[in-house]
Amino acid sequence: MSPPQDRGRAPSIRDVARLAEVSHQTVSRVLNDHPSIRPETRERVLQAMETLQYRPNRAARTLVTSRSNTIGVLAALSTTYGPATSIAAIEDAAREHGYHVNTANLADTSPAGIADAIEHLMLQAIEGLVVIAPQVRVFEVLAASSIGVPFVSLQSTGRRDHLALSVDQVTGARRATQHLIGLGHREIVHLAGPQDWIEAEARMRGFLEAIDDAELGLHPPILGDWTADFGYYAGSELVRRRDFTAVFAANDEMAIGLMHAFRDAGLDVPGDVSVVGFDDIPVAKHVAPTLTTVYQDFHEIGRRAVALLLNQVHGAERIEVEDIVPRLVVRGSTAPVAVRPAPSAR
Amino acid sequence: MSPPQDRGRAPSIRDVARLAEVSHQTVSRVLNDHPSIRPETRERVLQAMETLQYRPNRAARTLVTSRSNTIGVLAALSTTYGPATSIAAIEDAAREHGYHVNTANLADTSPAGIADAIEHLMLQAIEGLVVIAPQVRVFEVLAASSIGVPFVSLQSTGRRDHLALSVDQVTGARRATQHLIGLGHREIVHLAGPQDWIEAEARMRGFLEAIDDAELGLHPPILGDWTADFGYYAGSELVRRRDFTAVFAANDEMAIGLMHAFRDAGLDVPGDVSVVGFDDIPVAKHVAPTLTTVYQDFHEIGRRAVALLLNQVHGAERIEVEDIVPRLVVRGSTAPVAVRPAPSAR
DNA sequence: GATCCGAATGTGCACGTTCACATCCACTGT
DNA sequence: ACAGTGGATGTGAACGTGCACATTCGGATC
Repeated sequence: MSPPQDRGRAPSIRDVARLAEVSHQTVSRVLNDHPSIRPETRERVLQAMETLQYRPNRAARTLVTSRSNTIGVLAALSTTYGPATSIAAIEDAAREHGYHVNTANLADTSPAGIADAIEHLMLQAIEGLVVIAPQVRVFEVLAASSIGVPFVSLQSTGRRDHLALSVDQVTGARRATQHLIGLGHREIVHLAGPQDWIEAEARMRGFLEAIDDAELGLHPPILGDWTADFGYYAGSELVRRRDFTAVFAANDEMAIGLMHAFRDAGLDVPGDVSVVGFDDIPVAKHVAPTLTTVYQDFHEIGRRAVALLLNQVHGAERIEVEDIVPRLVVRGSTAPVAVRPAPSAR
Repeated sequence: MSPPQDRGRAPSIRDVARLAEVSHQTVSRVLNDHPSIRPETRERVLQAMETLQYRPNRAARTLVTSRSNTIGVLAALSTTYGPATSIAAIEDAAREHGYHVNTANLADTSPAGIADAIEHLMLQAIEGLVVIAPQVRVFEVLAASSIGVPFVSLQSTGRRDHLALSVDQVTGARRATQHLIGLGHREIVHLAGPQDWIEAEARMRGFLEAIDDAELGLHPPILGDWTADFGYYAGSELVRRRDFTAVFAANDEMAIGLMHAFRDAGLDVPGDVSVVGFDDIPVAKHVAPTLTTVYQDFHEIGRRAVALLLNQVHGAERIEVEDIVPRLVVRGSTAPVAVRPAPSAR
């Protein structure tokens, strides 16, 4: 009943062996599910482990096998819903596979900051890396520092030096834009993400393709920074021009800021202006008006990233990953274009 | 110019020693900034490291020093803004101190799920633990599994077996409620968080204290789950009663869902009902109406948690941490109570 | 000039685990 | 009866690092 006296040192495999009256190697075999071990021996060993409160020492195991059972996550903007959800999914999936996750945040996106984060992760002897900071720069730095472990990007980057999930952001963005076009909008502005983000670029491309297909005139996209505050700022600038009837924002936060600015300027959404977002964050369906957006399954993305990465780590043959296609969710922020000029029709 | 031929094994301290023509111990001393090493020797060693692209093997170091330089984070609801921000701050701060962070997500909050997550972290030989899952249960399981490393909670739990930051949620909630009372509201409902969350409990206590101080009648609080969807559901139920003029929601997401339900029911916020949230998530200032809420500095909370924990890990004397007091941010979702009955005054 | 001192460096072992190889034993086939 | 087989277990080395302890050496002290 009384806890075993600990002499300041955690019990090792040899302590267990002594108690179970076997060799340390037998204990190791029990730990690693070696096939040829007699059930009753195994039982005895397990018993001894229980008694001693034995926990395997990962450092020792890693040292000898040179497998750390750890994957790294390099994340930017991890405080926002999308990345945070994917990170959580990655952790869950990794845990299921017996892997640990080590996250490094990209506080600033300067090459030095990126290199620092990567260096930090490499010190940890990770076996693979998931990159949730899909900025072009990050991949350049990664390529330059030849980290020597496989890595996977959550978005297709076009590069050949790593694995990539293919979430078809282009199609998602195109559908969003086509939705607006289908409602009769012909003057559509795109509030894009930062230019060096792969996602931002893909969404803009989808937008441009749709505009092009419909042979509409192109309004120069506004380059934002993903934040609601920027959305508000961009909206304030836009209302001065009033030469558009719809805006496609590259994410929901910016869309929400945008709608705020329109509201402040006395513009009705969707009466005067339609707005579409991207991501479908949990509040999107509750804001006023409810936000038409493009749903992304961040959880599934995280899971697949881990599957892909571990597959590569274990040297298995390349598995095929089907595209994840985001889904348009139509809500209250979009409506057929009003007979113009309609601003006073409110 | 050509990369050094690697024989499939990473260079060790001994390889560096050979190249620099010193003993492996000298290399070790350079690595650990030992004082008595001749500058020119150090230079030679550093040179050799550079040439070989040497990286210290953390597993070996951990094995011999039994210090893993890793802290664990046990997080629930890590996809939402508050926890995600704190986690990011924890990572940044830990990195500054040369520590790695290992996160385990609490997918489900059953005792088994909790124990599983803790077990997973313990396998990693963490030196300390930050708990961002301030549910009573979690601390019970932690106490029961006697993990043997110090841990810190982001909220004061009242327990004595660990460190705790004291974010004064009670005061924050009280101020929010007093704000409503100051506006003349006398029938205030509290939409609370899950009962077993320490934060939820503290916020409810602040609410109750304020109600009590003002000698107002008490509406039974509604127990929610933090989500905007629940907020909407609760709001739909509430509009049937119409026996209140203000609601204090335990977080912003629920408040936003709540406002959605009120809007759908034709109730004006803040004309008919005032709403206050908690946390000040980034979209709070952009929703319609802009949300009065209580600001929490999640980043600072994360930083302090790491400072506190590492201080404890290194066995220093207990440092004093001053309270973090959340700040009320008044926006457009609260207004003086209307002369009742006012529902038709819209 | 013998002695002592501290700075600079080297030697061997220990950390806890797995791997390669060896050993023991019961059973099989001839 | 004997070699052969394979299951169950044991033995010793190795992984890469830091620690305790030894050694060397130049200069200060008397």
